[in-house]
Amino acid sequence: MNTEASIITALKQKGHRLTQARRAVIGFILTQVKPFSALDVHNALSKKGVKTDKVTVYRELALLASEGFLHDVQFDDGVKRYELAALDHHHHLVCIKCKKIDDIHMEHDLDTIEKTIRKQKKFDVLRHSLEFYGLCARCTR
Amino acid sequence: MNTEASIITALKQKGHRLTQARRAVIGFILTQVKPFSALDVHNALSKKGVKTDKVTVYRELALLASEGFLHDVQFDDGVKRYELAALDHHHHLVCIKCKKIDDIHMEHDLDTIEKTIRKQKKFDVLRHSLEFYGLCARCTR
DNA sequence: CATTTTATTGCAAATAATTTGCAATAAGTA
DNA sequence: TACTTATTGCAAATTATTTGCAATAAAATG
Repeated sequence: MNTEASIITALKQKGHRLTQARRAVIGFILTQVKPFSALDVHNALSKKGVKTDKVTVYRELALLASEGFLHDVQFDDGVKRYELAALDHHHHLVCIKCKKIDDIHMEHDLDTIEKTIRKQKKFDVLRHSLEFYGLCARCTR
Repeated sequence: MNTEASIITALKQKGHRLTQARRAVIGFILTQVKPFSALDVHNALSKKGVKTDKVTVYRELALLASEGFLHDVQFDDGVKRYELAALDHHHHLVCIKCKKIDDIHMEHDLDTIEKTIRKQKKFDVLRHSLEFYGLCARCTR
């Protein structure tokens, strides 16, 4: 499990510095359990009174992703989103109406499928993305 | 199975006209078995000597999708792509190196999963997207 | 603690994909 | 053939994201 301290330590070992913006971004993302975009982060920080440029947030998230603390998540709106890498591997239920995101776990099924793909297709699966789009319980009513 | 004629007939019944651009786009997409973007289509038409504006292609694909002849496909590069709706339902193997797209079929597994989601989460799954990212046989070597 | 090094920031500007406004055009109809 | 209006093309606007670069501020060094 990643803490603010452990992430900062890891970054420092790679020669990265602990800046105001970086601390703010790391602090924020650690509270998130749902995917977020750079603009989401920037808005959240703005509301908290933390002033940083959008560009800084974009760069910060890219760094955190490249260092393995964040994973990419892509829904069908073309916006780049991230999610804490420390979260359990899971997939998403995306409500097309209220945009709410729920998670769903199902390691087993996909592991089996990936093995099949490796064998039958000689395709080396490194990761996958699986999203279900539909209506959440509330929006169905 | 959709033919150029059947699509055109269906569109006409909705009050849409058969234009040069429309015929060209429909003709092209019917030959495609892999996902394509608006710019892909525009390039292909340009090479064939069919002159149309990119905007026209964007609008045409949006129309064809809204009329159900195309489905959205989203990879993790943020580009909007489409695929013939008439193709068998399948998923994609995306080589992160050479960008080649291969298909994989596995209705059964996901049907089961969707049923579970409906029951356990009360989430009405309308569609899903599943992509595997990795290295294709050629790029592994 | 002052000084130096350089990672990082912020701003402006560039990209890139896509969308929108609108007048000109052309497909289908009377 | 004339008319109605869906469609086109061009310019311009949008949106998300990236890049260049000089100014700034962490961290290291003396």
